[in-house]
Amino acid sequence: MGRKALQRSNDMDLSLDASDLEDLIGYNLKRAYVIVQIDFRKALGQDGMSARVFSALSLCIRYPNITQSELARMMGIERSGLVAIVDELEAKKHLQRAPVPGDRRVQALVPTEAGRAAYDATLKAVRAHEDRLFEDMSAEEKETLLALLKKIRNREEDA
Amino acid sequence: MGRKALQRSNDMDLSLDASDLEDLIGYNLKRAYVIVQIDFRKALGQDGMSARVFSALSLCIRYPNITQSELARMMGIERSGLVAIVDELEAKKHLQRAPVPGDRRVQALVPTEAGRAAYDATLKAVRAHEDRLFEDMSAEEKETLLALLKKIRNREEDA
DNA sequence: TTTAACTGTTTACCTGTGTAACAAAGTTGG
DNA sequence: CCAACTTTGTTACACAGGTAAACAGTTAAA
Repeated sequence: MGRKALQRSNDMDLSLDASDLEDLIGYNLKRAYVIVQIDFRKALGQDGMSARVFSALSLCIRYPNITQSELARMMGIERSGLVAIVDELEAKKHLQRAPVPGDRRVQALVPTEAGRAAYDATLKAVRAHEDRLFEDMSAEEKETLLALLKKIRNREEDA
Repeated sequence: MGRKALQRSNDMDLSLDASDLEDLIGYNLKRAYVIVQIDFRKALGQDGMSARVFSALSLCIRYPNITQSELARMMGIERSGLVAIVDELEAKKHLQRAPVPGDRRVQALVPTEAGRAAYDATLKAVRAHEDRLFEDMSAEEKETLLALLKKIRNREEDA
């Protein structure tokens, strides 16, 4: 270490480093999110899927023939933002924009076999990444965390 | 509502909408983070501080005379990224870059009185925003959530 | 003294997002 | 049937937040 670790000046109070930020859920949520997101990228490697592409592919497989508008709504982003994501997945032959008989505006998103295979492999890698990153948390702790995060997510409906 | 809610085709399995994503901590973390971040902005208004500026100011007040490198390290961002943040705070007269006697490279960040006042007001607004957004969580739940998020944050040290 | 390291800064870039406009297609009310 | 509205996918653009690389000035180490 190069310098004085912190140089907190004379008026260092005794409250053991407590910053206001440390008590804020939003601050801790962001810091935790950044750590997980960086590890996700590192785990999936240089040419792995981004988290959002992975999510999109996952939902396309879970709900085949979903439309882009529906998918965007599910992912909580704008339709316009989805275009690039679907473009990327289509370019990699992971899915296909297929015309829908009844409605010529929409294009159903149908995953290819290669898409399903790529998804399975990626899901495995993602689960390994989470298992490793959260190895110091018990199964119960992870369950609790998931439940609490979902509780926050429930606030989305009421705009 | 306009259309079929979801158009999940014939092969709708009975697992009650469970998507792989819903079990992933990373996915839930991101969705929750986005909700909180949007509410933060809305709560602080058009010309309120961004979260990162608020964090920077908070740490400058908690650790007066901190340097930019130290602050960047604390915030988990690069030095270069901090320049704009400090520029903004200095432009608003919330803090000052002050020369340090022993080392002509560094500039100590010292909050002004106006900066402290603005911070107090903003902190109050931020706490109100969190109280309202998390009103359906008990104090114990919030404590648990904070503890679990900090547990994730602890993984940052080991790069 | 030469070499290495650190600080703040600029610049260029990338990712993920939103907003606004648009044409094409569908829907609805008279 | 027609006019008015709505929806879909798409583009163009802007912006926030962040990284990486280079730089000059300064300090520390060999």
